[in-house]
Order: sequence, then C-alpha cells, then structure tokens
Amino acid sequence: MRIASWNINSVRARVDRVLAYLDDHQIDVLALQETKVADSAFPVEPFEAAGYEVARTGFDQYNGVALISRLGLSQVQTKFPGQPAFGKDGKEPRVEARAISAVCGGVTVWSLYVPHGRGLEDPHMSYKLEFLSVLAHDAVGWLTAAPSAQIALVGDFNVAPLDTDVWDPAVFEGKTHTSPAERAALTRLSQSGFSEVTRQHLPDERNYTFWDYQQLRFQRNQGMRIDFAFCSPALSARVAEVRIVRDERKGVGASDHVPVELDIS
DNA sequence: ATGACTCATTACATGAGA
Repeated sequence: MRIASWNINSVRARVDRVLAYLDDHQIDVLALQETKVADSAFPVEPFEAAGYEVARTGFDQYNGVALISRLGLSQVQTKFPGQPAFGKDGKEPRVEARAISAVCGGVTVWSLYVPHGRGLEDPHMSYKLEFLSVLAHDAVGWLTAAPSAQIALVGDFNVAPLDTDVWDPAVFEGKTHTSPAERAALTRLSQSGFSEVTRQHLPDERNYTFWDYQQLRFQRNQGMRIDFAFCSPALSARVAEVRIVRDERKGVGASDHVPVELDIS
C-alpha cells in the first residue's frame, strides 16, 4: 500500500499533474492540502474516472484539504475534535478547511494543513500553536483508546523542526517556521506516541519538501522541510520506505511543495 | 545583462502563501 501527501497549491490548476502522478507512482491514497476550491467546484470526476474515490472539504479559495483513494474511503471526518476556529478583524471565527480524515485500506489517514502563522506576534501564530496543541492532545487520546490503531497524520505542518530543514536559519530569525514555540508544538506531537517516519527513513540534511516560487529558490536549492508524516506505532512498524519526490518541483506549473510518499508493507 | 512568484477572485488590485 502506498500513501502520499502533497500540498498541491490549487487542485484545479494542477489536476492533470496530479492524475499523472497517481498513475506514474501507483499511489493508492493521496492526501492533498491547499486545494483552494469550494466543495462544489472540486474536480471529482477525473479522479473517479481514474478509479479513485474523493473526499474533500473546502469553503472558498483558501485552504482546503482532500483525500483520494483507490482502496476505499469511509468514515470521513472534516475536522478533528476541538480543532480551533479562526476569525480575523472581529469576524466570526470559523473552523477552516484544514483537516480531513477517512479510513482507506484499513488505515485512518488525516490530511492536515497547519496554519502558516504569518508572523510571530500575529493572531494567526497563536491559532497555529493551538491547532498543533489540540492535534497532539487528540493523538494521545486516539492511541489511548486503541493502542494498535493504524493512523497516519500527514500533511503540510508549516514548521521546520531543525536548523538544517531550511537553507539558512539566519533568514528565519524573528520569522515563522523555526521559532522555539513552533518547534516545541511539533515536538509535543512526536511525544504523543506517533513517530515522524519521513525523518526516520530520510535522515539526510537539506532534504527539502518546499521551495518558494520567488528568487530562484528551487534552482538554488534554497528550500524548507515542512511536510511530514506522523504514524501510530502499529503503522510506523509497517513503513518500509519513504520518498520525497523532488522531481515534482520541476517544470512549468509545479506546486511549490512536492509529494512525500510512504510504502506500507 | 536581463528581470526577478503563483493562486483565486462578483479580478485589472488584493490577500495569502512561506
């Protein structure tokens, strides 16, 4: 069984690329983030024509997550318990489309898009930390309830845990993604009993999953490692191989993130 | 030397991303 996660930065702009990727890489379950589309406009048909089922949640052009599976797709949830809401400038807070889960091939897969944070003092940062804190709390609860559960928490976590996960740590001083608070929030998730399997299998430094569109970041290999896969103990034991598909950053019309793939035995 | 990001939107400028 092969599970992949990919921040696609608009599924409509890249549906052909995703279809080609599913076929070329023989992906069984794909978790997408930043689909940037309302549910009513999601391109479900091309995926169904390729033999996949689709579950998605999206309200507008922001955020949006989806699961695409050819191993079944049941028990869909479009938020995790306690998932925090966000409202800017006094607007009514809303639980954004940043989490979706389903049971696919016997594994509960969560596609997660952690809030960006925007700035260390921005209200969006406390939202980000709360999002990760509640997620870690839920994760502990899921394992307590079912220690042998097969659960994968995959997605764009918007945190670079190590200095070697960015091309130049100095660039990020005073900014988001490398701050102690953000790193601590992600550490709490790794202390929940879940293991971050991409680091386990791919420990090499500067193995990035994102390169900004600006300033020739990809050509200069100035990237960030911010996409991860936290697996429950029973699922971690089945992870045979992990790949970061760097080639998907190449060419016209690439997302700024690349897929992360897990081979499950 | 050049020109320097991409996406979506009651679009032609703005918000968001990281």
